Amino acid sequence: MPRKPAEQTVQPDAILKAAATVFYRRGYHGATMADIAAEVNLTAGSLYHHFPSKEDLLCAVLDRGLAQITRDVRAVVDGGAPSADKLRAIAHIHVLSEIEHSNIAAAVIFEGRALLDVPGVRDQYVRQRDTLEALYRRVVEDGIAAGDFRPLDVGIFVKALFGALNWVSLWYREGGRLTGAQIAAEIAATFLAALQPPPAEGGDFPPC
Amino acid sequence: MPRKPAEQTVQPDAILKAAATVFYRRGYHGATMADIAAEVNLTAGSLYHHFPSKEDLLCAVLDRGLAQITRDVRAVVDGGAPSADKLRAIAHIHVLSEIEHSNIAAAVIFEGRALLDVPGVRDQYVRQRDTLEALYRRVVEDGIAAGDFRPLDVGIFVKALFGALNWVSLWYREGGRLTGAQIAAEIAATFLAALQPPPAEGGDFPPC
DNA sequence: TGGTTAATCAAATGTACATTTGATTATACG
DNA sequence: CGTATAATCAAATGTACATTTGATTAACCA
Repeated sequence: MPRKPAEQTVQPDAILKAAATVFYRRGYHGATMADIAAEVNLTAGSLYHHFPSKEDLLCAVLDRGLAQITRDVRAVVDGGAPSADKLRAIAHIHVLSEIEHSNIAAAVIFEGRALLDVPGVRDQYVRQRDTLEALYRRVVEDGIAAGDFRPLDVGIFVKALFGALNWVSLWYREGGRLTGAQIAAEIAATFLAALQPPPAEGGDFPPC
Repeated sequence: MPRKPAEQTVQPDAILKAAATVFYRRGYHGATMADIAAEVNLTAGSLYHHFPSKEDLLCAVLDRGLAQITRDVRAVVDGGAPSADKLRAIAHIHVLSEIEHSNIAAAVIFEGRALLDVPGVRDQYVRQRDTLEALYRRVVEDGIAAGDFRPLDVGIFVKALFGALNWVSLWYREGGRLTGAQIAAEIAATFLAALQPPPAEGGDFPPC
């Protein structure tokens, strides 16, 4: 049974990256199959040998993007570092995912809305996104429980952090004033400052 | 010269509001003229008596949305309140604009990208957006200069604040746990906490 | 009352896709 | 070598719009 074909074959991986880039650049409805195909030197029709439809392509991009960032973030959250370090690491992963990994994460962030019409798919997407958000929330809650962070409305705090991090993909330009790592560090510092507990009263050492 | 026609006439204002809502809901490319028309009980063709094209409609929405929020924010920034109060007021305006004023602001925020192809229009949009961002920046810079806020990277801080505020339109649901005003207050509190200067050393009163 | 015009509609028109179809090429394996 | 198959392409096909067109309606004003 003859099988493997050409060397000039395009990897499905490359198609996903191309699709992510184009979805991010033009939005789901604005992106054409020809745009995506051109990105990997194919014609529009050829894409259908790899994915059954444009919608499936978006689903695959979202699925893979969310899985990737969730995996990386989970590794940090499950580790034993102090909460502040975890938050810094998460910001780093999040920002770098947006600006480096072929914009897959960026497509995830902004094109999820295009799925609002397809209930089955949408639920899957929402579930994955909530999973990711829950990881962020856990870091903050653990930090509060440990006394490293001041108590606050964790729900809003995490949404704000998400927003700040996601927004990076809208304004980041390669070769700008700061690198992705520096941006992540600065954002993490901002949110960590907001989490700083008030100076301890009645601690081990009397204040005066 | 006979003029004014029917009572059943649709105001251009109503069309802009409808367009903003639909653009926000479906994205620029995903929105159809029929969708927008239906929102004000018209047929697609009738919209062309009020706006020359779909693109003009988007421009008008963006222009008006940005002008509105900029006007409101400018009034606060030009006022004499303490910087912290200004920041709280701005957050309030920003969030309420997103979730109340017919989603015009929300459309502004997320559909600006659809204009990336139309250079003339795009520049106008970018200029207006930068104007708004400059107002936010001024509040933070003034606060730092006055010693109310700790010094930090104002560029990143403002982008983070923008992101956190803009993100609200993606997750806010009417009848949720918090009102828009409460959300704005919580976000403002978070960012103000991040701006808090370290306890003064060598102040008027000696520390012990 | 009637002419002028704004506002609307229903029905074209044209185009830009997503998707299909029917070759064509090139590989791997026997 | 030869044949089955993966991967591709160029050229249909069909549809979903944006926009146009040609009435129709109803107000205003003289």
